[in-house]
Amino acid sequence: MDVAHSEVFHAGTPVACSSCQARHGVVCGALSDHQLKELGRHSLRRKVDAGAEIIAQGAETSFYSNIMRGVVKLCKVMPDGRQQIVGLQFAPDFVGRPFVRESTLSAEAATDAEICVFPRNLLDRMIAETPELQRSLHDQALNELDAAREWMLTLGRRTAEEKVASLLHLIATHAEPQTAISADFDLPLSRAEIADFLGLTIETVSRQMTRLRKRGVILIESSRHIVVPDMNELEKISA
Amino acid sequence: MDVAHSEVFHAGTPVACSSCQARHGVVCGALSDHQLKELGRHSLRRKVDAGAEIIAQGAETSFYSNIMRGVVKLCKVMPDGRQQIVGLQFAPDFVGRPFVRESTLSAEAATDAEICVFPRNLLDRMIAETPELQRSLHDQALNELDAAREWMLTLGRRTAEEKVASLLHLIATHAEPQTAISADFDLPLSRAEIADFLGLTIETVSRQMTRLRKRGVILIESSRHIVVPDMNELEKISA
DNA sequence: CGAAAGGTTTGATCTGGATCAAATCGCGGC
DNA sequence: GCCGCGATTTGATCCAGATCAAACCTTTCG
Repeated sequence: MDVAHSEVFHAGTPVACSSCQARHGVVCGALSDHQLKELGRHSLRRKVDAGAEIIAQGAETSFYSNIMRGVVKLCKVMPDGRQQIVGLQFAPDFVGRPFVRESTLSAEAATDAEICVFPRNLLDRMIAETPELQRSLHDQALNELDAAREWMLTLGRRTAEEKVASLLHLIATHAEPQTAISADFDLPLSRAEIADFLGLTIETVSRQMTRLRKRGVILIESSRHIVVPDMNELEKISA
Repeated sequence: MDVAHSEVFHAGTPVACSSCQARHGVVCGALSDHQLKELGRHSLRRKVDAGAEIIAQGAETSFYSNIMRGVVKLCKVMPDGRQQIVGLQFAPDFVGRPFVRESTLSAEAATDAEICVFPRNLLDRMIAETPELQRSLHDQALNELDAAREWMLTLGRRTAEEKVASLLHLIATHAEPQTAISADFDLPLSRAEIADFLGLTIETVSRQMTRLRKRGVILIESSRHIVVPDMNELEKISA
């Protein structure tokens, strides 16, 4: 049993599905009442601090989870320490890799987060028994694949300025409270994490952010809080 | 009806599944005899020349296909013409994007290829009716997602030399005839396509290839034919 | 409050890969 | 066999983003 797993089953609280954020999410939205009850009996809600690892790269995964609150980053690290963030997940996404025992990436809480953890074996059985659940997870996988490929275009072909604008656009789009044209949100990532998502250095990220600020495209209320007066402008810059 | 679609149904030949390369592939391997027969009745085998488009970016997709022979590249292009290859697919992979009407990328034959084309509606129905098929496509989607994320690491964090070595390793690994340590294969991509896969320019690709040749890591028998005497060496360089 | 420690910004300089330019190769057509 | 044309290689130069270095904020904690 890996460390994270044992932590989970000491730190969790019992699950109440009825008022849950993820009740109609990818996993739970596809289950019958009976299945939901069974899954609930074996699930625990758990708080994870920003920076805490949920799944370690290379580790065997004995559980899956749903994100209830917060942002989770998916990372790959090379033996020499170079690092790339390969995805961000938001509530109520499902976190895990069905059909494969060993994770090829790590999942870490980017912000303080809450997750609902359940045993891998149980969900695997439910996937096999429930076409609707398989379909729902298949759908999430395909959406993540589209997002990954879109990001490959960003990594391979966009300039530093376009990359930073793309990231701000991505996050603004996933942060809830926004009007049609303006947005106002907290960055779930530090400058170092942004650099690791964009394939840049922190210095370049910082410089591009101040350039966008000086041009009036964004306001930096604090290093973690951004206001975008005109999302169309931002989108135009991200090309 | 889009152009590619109408072409398909004029250029194809009837399908004989029994001797098919993809009989046990992602789609057909998951079907009952009866379903296979039905799918076969509505499928056509089609030859596509290198460079021909199978699905256009932004187009509505009215069909899916299986790759029987050859290599297919998945591309994204930006309005200003910048281009990124976001995936390579080999026989007997499935090509298509279930659950979504409009393709966010284009699929083009990288080499002369043969594909087996079938109507979208029919396969969508079979997916809904056949958990085993859903599972099989889900599995392919997750494998493609893993590959996409691995490539994000390459695009974001590897040097030009490591990128080229990674590409050669990827292709060598998917080309069949190889001993344990050496490999000998045709490149399915031009220098320009390699550049678009790696987020580099053709000049840089060319220079890195000659560097690898001068170091004895590869032999360039012709611009499209490569020999790798020691795959471990190549893998080490790709980091 | 003041000191220590991260995280972030800003500045100066360097460099890997891009860009611009020109051979050279390879191949199909005549 | 020779010509023409696209693909590839090679060379010279440039520049976007990396690296090295040094402030400058925040937050925390004694």
